Amino acid sequence: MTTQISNEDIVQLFNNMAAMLEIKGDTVFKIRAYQRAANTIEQLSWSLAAAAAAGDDLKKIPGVGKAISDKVQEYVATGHVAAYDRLAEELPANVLELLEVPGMGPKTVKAAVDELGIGSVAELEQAAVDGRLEQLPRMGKRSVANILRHIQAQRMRSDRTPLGIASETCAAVTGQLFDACPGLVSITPAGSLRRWEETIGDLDLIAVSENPSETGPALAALPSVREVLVQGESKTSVVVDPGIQIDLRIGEPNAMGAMLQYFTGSQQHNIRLRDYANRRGLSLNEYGITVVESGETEHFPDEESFYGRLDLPWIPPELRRGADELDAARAGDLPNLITETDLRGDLHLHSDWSDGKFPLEEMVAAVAAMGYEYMALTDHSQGLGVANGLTPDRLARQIEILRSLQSRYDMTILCGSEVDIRADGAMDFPDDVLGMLDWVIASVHNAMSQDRDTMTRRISRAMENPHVTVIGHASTRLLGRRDPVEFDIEALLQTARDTGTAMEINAAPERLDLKDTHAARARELGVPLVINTDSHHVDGLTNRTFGVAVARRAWCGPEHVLNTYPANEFAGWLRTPKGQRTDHFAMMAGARSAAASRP
DNA sequence: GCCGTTTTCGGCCCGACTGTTTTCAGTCG
Repeated sequence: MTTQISNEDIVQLFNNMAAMLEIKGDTVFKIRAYQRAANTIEQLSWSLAAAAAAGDDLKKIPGVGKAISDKVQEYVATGHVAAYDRLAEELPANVLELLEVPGMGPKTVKAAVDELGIGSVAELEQAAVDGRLEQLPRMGKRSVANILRHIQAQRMRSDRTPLGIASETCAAVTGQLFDACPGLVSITPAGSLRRWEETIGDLDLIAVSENPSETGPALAALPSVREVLVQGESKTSVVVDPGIQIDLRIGEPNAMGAMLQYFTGSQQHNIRLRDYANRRGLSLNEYGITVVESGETEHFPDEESFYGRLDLPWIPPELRRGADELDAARAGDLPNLITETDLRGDLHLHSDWSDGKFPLEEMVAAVAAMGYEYMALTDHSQGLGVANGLTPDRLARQIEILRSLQSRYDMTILCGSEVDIRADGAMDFPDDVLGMLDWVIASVHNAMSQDRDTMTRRISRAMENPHVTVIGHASTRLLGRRDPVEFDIEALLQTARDTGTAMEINAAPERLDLKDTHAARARELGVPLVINTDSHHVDGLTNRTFGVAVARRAWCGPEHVLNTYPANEFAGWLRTPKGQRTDHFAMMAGARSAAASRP
């Protein structure tokens, strides 16, 4: 097997090389080249190691030239990169953790290593306490105190916050700021939250106010603020209670285009956009666009006019990742992304018959109130004891009740189940029970530590079951709490395609599973995606927005997502024998795209 | 180290804030 080296491994290798070169004081452009390559590789939907082993030309990847291509080849062939090993030998083993301490940049780390022999955060803390750190150039009492404080704060804070929690914090802080600031006109989230990254580093907020000078101090004075990091005229940074850093900027309403664009990022997107602008004699900053020759700065009220000045269409934030989006925008090839209102059904829902919080009838009524054309109720199967999974007898009773509810609704109610995939890949219900169901989600809920090959075979076997409609939350990850299971995603998605099995994008914000790159690969292979909320509570239904965001980050249009199709077309797919569903879906998607492109 | 609608060589994004300094280097995003 040549696919054992993951894209993540390669990303980490190049990011580490960039960090080590930074500490060594190498040219920033070489460092940036490694960072850019890592950023691009991180977003590939396919295995770089497999492509390298197959002899593909890696230099066709933007930002990958001969040197980086050679290093990937070397890594895949030998498991090592000599240039990396040489760098690692020259620096202390744990030097990279020093860069993680706020206030410790490459120059200070280098000085700490060279002058004081510091090689870890523990040694840094010791040097801060015993006064040696203060001896370094440009180090005073305040800097040392800040570093010490950050080391201690870092022990209690996780590095990145799951999207769902960041989203709640954003709403709470925004509400408190409106209460505290009478002059506040608007607060807009930017940064990774606006790009719907699965985890958020800092929360970036842009405020417009009739009384700008009150906004920063008001943020610093909120009761949930644990620490004030920066307080200047146009920028305030604080840490609020769950341990999330908030950066607040004050914007001018007539120049919000540049401000929003600048702080939405991503960093790599902005670097590339400014490079593109420079070639056209324009310089970008957070206030506007400056014509270099005349020195005149133009202002833009919104992002559409800002991108428009660069002869580009507005690029959705989810796509601003510094990969292909600029090229696609220039060529007029940006995708027509799916939106929330494209969804016509929710097909993964629990009631209090298993581990949901609401009775069947209330759950169905809540789904109908969303305006959906169809739904599937999918309580757990018997094997999941902790979730009060249904026995075949209880399932049969539930089906009777659901069928009797149907007459009250225009919405089609599908009788479904979320059935455990047992450790050996067998389904938790026998085929005759599965045969009673309209919609079968197959999910892994136990034996999650199986090795990669076993897990891949296990899920593949479930896909081969003719009754299984869709694989639920394939990786079983819980962001910040549980790592994904190991599997060969390429093999799984190919099996999905070959067996006519759909793949779920689970919209629960702690899951986001499939993740964006895997969803993108499913799209490329023509595997139908299904966006489900997996709601255990009526309030969960609005989580669909998170699932839609994953699909958007995967460059999906509505045609790639099964539950955007009208009820009759969706039912047509479901009636199609499983082995023919992939082809049938391709036909549906083709007709949809053709209709969409008709004038 | 990468790259090309002026370039295969000579460029490479941009500004706020802090703390240590007497004019700015370093960090951060």
